[in-house]
Amino acid sequence: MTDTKNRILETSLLLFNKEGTEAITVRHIAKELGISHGNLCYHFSTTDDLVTKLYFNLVEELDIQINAMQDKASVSLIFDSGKSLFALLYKYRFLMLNFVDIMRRLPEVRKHYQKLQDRRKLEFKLVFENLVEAGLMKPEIYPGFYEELITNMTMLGDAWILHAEILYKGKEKDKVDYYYRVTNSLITPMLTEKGIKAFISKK
Amino acid sequence: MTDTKNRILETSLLLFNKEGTEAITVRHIAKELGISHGNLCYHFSTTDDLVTKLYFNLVEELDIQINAMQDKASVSLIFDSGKSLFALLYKYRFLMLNFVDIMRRLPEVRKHYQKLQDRRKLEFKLVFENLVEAGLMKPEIYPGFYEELITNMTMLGDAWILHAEILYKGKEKDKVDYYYRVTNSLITPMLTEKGIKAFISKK
DNA sequence: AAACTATTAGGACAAATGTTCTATATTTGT
DNA sequence: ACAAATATAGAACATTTGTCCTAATAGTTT
Repeated sequence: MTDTKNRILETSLLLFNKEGTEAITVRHIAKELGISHGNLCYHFSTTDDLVTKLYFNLVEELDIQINAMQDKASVSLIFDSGKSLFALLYKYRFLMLNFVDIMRRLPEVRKHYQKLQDRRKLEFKLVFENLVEAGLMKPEIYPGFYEELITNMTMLGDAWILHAEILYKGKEKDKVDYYYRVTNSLITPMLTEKGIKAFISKK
Repeated sequence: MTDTKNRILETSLLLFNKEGTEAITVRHIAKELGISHGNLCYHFSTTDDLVTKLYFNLVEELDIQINAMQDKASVSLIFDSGKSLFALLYKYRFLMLNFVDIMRRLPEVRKHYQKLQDRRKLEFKLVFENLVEAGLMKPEIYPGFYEELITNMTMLGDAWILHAEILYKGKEKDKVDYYYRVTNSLITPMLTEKGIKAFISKK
């Protein structure tokens, strides 16, 4: 990967996050970088190419972090790792801010994302089962409850970024932590005494 | 309001929901309606005007439904009314599907939405306090827990529409009910025995 | 050094879009 | 019935955008 390619991707990420994919064209990015739009199109012919590339960059970074997580596998470290996943999503927040437009325009990205979410759901299910067995989480209130909880968590896992963009009132530097704490409160009612101690100790 | 104005709004809603505000222009809407784009611009000069008008139409319809709710105020009827609020949001789903773009482009809409959410939060707080007093909900697990739960609920109140657009796998006719049920499971762990009976009887 | 490849700048052009305008047609009030 | 307001069609124009093309430059290989 040449230096120019990387600089294009960096600047694209910056501009997409700030103004959204719909507002940014190859000419904007080229101007911001101080290169010709012809040159930019030589590397990435459309903004869709850039979006796709950035999406798969995120996926790659996510994979690295998640693999690092699985080595640890202790409750306390799940908490910290979750926070860094949130930070990573925030780094690529334009993907969520323009979520539907991107998914509608780019079938390749959409299909990958759909599969990713299916996998995420299964992983969550396993984690929850383990936590229940370990006596850290209570059993389901009714059959299918944890399935629903997981759906809510995956929805919130993306939605907090939209909320943060339009409604967040605190300081920028506290943003990611704030939403991580808030969305985590989804699980709190389902923790046992033992579970509360194991998690809360980390906060 | 003339008939043409209404027909324009209807068709705009249809097209916005189907293809998103970014993809639709005044010319598309005019063509779909079989009128000239010049005529359409006579009534609404830009698509932003249409989006703004449709947003405030939603707000108006929401107000009517919420006022109707407050007359009743029983637990069982809150449940049904909530479902029709979900259906109403779904009717205007493009507002959520293109949420960030719209909020960034239209300061008038953004400011109104921000105030609306603040109000929604306060109302939820009151409802929860009443439910705790009535012995239907448990007291907070820790100070600020219900505040966090409410934030999660307001996030999900909008986010389910995005999820539904990209990841929902069931039948179209069950969609709204499905998400209403799933997002409601956020409250279930915090209901008392009495509360469960009061709510579940309605499902 | 010469030939070749990769990179860069910038022009050209068609298509789409927002916006404004002009000229008819239609409706309404009196 | 007729004047005034309202509604409609369609042309016109500047901008923006994607896309393609050409020519020049830098870098690499042999």
